[in-house]
Amino acid sequence: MTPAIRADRMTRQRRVVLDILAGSQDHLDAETIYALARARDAKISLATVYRALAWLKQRGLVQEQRLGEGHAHFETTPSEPHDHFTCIVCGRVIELEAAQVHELTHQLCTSQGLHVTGLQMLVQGVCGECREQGLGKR
Amino acid sequence: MTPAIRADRMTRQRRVVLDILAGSQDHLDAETIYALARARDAKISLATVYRALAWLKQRGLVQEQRLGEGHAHFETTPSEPHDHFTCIVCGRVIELEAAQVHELTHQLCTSQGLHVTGLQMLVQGVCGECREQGLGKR
DNA sequence: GTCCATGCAAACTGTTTGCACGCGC
DNA sequence: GCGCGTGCAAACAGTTTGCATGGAC
Repeated sequence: MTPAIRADRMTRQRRVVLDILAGSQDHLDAETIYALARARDAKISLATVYRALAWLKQRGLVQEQRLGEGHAHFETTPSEPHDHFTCIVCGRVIELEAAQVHELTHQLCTSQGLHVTGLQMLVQGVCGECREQGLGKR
Repeated sequence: MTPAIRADRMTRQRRVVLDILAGSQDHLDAETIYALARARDAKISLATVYRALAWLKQRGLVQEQRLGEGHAHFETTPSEPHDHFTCIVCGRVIELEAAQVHELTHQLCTSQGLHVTGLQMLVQGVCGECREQGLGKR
């Protein structure tokens, strides 16, 4: 007995997806990851990218973000938790130091008997650069 | 001249959608709103529901929420801003008093030259009831 | 040979759009 | 009659799934 639970494999495709995410500070969407992955492995399929992302996510290696759009973005799990500010003019995503906010929210939830497992803050607005260019005043 | 900007109309369909949202404390998705709307107006179409939601949203009467799922939820614009806690066991959505957290985030962003126009916190976890039932320990 | 992962294409979900009709002013 | 709003169906984007093939042990 003890058939030994066979650990799932870190295959080439999965590694490519992880590498791409690890090597980018951006928050990539599946389509972009797919395009970058094809540059390294012309035969990889979009379905595999999605399956790899799900697998990596399940193992805690990457995180999925919903930045208010219709599709998801992904990033490698950060050591420091952070939140995201999305500029509604240029689309840039800026990371926010989140410890304080998360701490406060945790307290709030715990005091109501809620056990928090995940936390995501989504801020939209106009970034400094776009404000300077007056684009934010349209 | 001064052709007088003709105000768009609050039509029957738009009112039905708004009424449904105003009469529910839940966070309804488009499909549910559509189902409820058909009960009052059998001929209303899903496209109209979406268009009505977009119109109401643009006028600030309703707000769209992304609760981490692939689809959107809607609620009438609350007088007090709040955030949402989604129980990953029973799916219930609990509203969180958000003023403090929003205040803190505003400060954080402003100090970085970011102009905030929208803010949404998304918390996932296990609610008190589900924890009591031990379902959260699975 | 046995699994698990992959590629492909088709299915599916949520949402948007084009177009002709129709109602209110 | 004009213009905006509607209904319908088709298009669309993002994501998931079924199935046969292929690779690692």
